[in-house]
Amino acid sequence: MMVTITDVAEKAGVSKSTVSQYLNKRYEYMSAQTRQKIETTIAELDYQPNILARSLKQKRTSTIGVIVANIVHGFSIEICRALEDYFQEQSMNVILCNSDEDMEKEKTYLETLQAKQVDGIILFPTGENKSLYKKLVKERMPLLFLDRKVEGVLSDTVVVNNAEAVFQATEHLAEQGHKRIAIITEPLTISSRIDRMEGYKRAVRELGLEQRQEFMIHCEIGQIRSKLAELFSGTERPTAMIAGNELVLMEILSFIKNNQMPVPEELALIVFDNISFAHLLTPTLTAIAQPTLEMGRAAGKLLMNRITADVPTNGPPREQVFDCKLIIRESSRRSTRPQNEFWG
Amino acid sequence: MMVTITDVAEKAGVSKSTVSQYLNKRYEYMSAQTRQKIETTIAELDYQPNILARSLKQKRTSTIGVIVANIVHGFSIEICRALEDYFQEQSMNVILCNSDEDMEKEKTYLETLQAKQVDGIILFPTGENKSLYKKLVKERMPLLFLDRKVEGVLSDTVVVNNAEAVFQATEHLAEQGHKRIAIITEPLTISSRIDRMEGYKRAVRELGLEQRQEFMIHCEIGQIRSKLAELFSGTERPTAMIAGNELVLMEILSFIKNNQMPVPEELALIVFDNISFAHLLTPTLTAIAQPTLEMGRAAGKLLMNRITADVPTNGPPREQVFDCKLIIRESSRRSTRPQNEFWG
DNA sequence: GTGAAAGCGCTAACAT
DNA sequence: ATGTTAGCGCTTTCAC
Repeated sequence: MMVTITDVAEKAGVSKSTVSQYLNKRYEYMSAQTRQKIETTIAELDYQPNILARSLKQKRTSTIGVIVANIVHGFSIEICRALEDYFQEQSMNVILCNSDEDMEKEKTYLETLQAKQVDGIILFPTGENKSLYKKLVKERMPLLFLDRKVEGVLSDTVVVNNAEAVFQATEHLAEQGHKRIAIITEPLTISSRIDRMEGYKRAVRELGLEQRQEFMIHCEIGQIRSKLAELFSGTERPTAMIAGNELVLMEILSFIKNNQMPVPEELALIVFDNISFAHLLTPTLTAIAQPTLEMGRAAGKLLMNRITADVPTNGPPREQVFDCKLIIRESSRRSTRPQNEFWG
Repeated sequence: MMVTITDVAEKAGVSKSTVSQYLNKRYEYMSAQTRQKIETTIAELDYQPNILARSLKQKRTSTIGVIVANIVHGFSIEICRALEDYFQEQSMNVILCNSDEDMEKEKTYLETLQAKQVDGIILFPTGENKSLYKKLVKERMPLLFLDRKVEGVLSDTVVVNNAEAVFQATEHLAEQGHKRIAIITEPLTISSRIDRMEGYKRAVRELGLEQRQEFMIHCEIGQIRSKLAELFSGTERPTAMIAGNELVLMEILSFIKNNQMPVPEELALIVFDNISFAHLLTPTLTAIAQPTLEMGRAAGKLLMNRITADVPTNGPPREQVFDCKLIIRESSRRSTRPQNEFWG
């Protein structure tokens, strides 16, 4: 059935230890002759070492766990792809998990990953399992938070400057003459959403924009349509809007389409996140792009530092903050829009 | 450091085997008293079994490998999500790999996954490592092909009826009065692309459409633009077009936008794949939707059958074929288009 | 240079 | 009902 190191040793007429040395490329401990002998025997038997057994002994699995909120979102995917690329280069594999922002699922995954002895974990934290995060850190599990910060947990973190990015987006809208700007996000349960809202608030304050409670919407995706209907039924309508992420955008676009609102004439629009089709919409869509590939790589590197102990596992937490890039397209420009009434 | 089953046994004053029985919920082999004792001891010590050690012994890792072409594509993501959901229910974890259609990467991943003793593998095959696929099957590794068939490998397969789906799409275009229909796919290296092209050819034949070599484009993504330029520079232009997948679509949309071609008046368009924003484009986009969630679940189930040996590992291969659904929207309709020159 | 032996943490007969 | 024992396949001292 399965061919083991013992089979190789016997057939090559050497001991298990020598074969093991060979496998670990410690050729200095053997004659060129035995080395040759082992090599051919391995080929003949088509032997492949059992990594499980090795891992048990070495206490390293060359596997890391990645827990995202929901991989179906563009941002998560790009991050996952970057992480997978990076870890492949490092000869590490990635176990992928979707928490769906559910603290129970997150807990189960974290515990399973630990039990499976992964070498490290990258997490889009729900923020609701703080004591578990702390426990993991205490037990020296390399742990890195992505996209969101969690107060009080001494763990590495990679985030973007959410507040600043939204501030700039709002400022851009203000420069286009808008005074009545709305923002919509999912519930303010995680740091990135809170920070985006804060960036908006600061912009409203500092740029002297119209300050209204109704312009700050934070609710579940399913409620967005009705909130929008309400917002636009009144007389105090916003003239511009920021979508807090891709999901929120989809709802807003539906609303706009259903109500035939001219963009940007009646409503200017900016979305937070790299939307793959932003440049194909009519009008094209202004977006706040997160540097997902760089973030993924950075996260991978920080985690690897801890795993290889280049940076002590119990060292102080490191936080890496990336800047976003505002990609200005037609949906936020005051300028007259082109004559195209079709894609083009 | 790490707390083991031995620690629990000692502290609880029982033997390792009893603790092991407890862990495996074989409570009939112990008194309520010892059971209680073990339970509290485990809690006190915050003991967690080392799954690695268990796996080594049991020869099951509760982990499966999924190798997709590129997770960044909508189709792959949805499949991955469905797979992850299904396997979570089965208490299995998923190692995710991106092959980028590169046979070397695919080979490395397949070998690593086998060495890591995964319980099964789901693969979007490049088709170029046939002997390796065969070897895996021979060595009783549960292996399932997704999205593409591979001739001559006795392995379970989940695909859609690509030919039929494209036939129907072409037929729909013909019904709208089109005689000159083009199709663009990536290179015809995998079965799904070949089958889509075949469906087109059959439709052209059977429905008496104009048969021209220039209308059947299959090339790398990077070449699509120039191919399109060529196609539309001539006098024999198509009046309708089918995009072989999401990536192809993006190129076509760019071309259409750059050249301000009215859709569907000058060019009707249908895309193969569930495009998340199809209903938000102007005009809305007709699409051939694959039942990704069902496919993912089906694939998961077929693989689990083999893993649990409900179906013998050496049994005959099973092929599950799903039907696609043509979702007709504005981009393929002859009817006069609505007056909207914005999203709406 | 090479091999013997111990052990990673767990499970699973087999005794008792 | 509980304990003893023998591994799973590999790595790693430590002798020779």
